[in-house]
Amino acid sequence: MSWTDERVETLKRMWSEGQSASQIAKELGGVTRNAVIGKVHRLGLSNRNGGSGAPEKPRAAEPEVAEKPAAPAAEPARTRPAREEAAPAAEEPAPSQEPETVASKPEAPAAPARRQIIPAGQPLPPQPSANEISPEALASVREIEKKARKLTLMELTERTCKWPIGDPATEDFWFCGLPVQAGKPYCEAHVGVAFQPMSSRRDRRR
DNA sequence: CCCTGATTCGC
DNA sequence: GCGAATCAGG
Repeated sequence: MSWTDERVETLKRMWSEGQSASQIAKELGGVTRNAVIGKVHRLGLSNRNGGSGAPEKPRAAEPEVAEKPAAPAAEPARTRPAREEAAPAAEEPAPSQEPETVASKPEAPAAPARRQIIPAGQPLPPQPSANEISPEALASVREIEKKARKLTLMELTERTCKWPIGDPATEDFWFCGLPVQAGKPYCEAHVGVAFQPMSSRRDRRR
C-alpha cells in the first residue's frame, strides 16, 4: 500500500479527530500503526494541538556531542542521542476544592483563550439511580463489584468492563474490569443495569 | 499484558 | 519517503 492522496487525507482527518495510530491503521488497512505514526511525523503533524502558547522544547543542559573526526573508523558507532525530555508539566493545575460536582459544566479554569481541540472523550456510562434498577440486577451488581478487578483508566481494554465504581473525585474509584460481554462495553452484570428494556424503565414522576 | 506515541535507521 | 524495530511510558 502506498500513501495516496486519499489515504493521506483519511490519515489527517482521523489524526486530527484524535484517533489513535492503531485505529487509523486499522481503518486504512495494509499499514501498521508504526507506518501511520511515521507518516504523521513526516507530515509534521505530530503535535495535535494548534500551536498553543508554550510548546517550546526547553533544550535543557544537553551537551551537543560532536562527532570525533579522529575516531577509529572501525566501530559501527551505535550512538545513543539520549532523548532526555523535560516534562512540560502540563499536569493538573491544582485541583480546586469541592470535587462533588463531577458531571456538571466543565467551567474551564485556566487557559483563557486557547485549546482548539476538545476531544471530550467517551461519554460516561449511564449511572442509573438505585430506584431504577431491578432488584435482581442490583444484587448482581453488588455481588460482581466485590470481585471487580479495580482497574485504572489506563488499564481498560476493549475486553474489560468499563463500568465506573466509586467516586471519581476520591481514591475510591476504579473500573470494574471484568471480562466484557461479547461486543458490549460492560461485563454481564453491568450490561444488566446499563441496558434495560423500556418496559422496566417507566420512571416515576417527581 | 494491554495499549499509546516517539525515534532511529536501513532500505 | 517508508516503516519495522525499538524505546518510553500509561
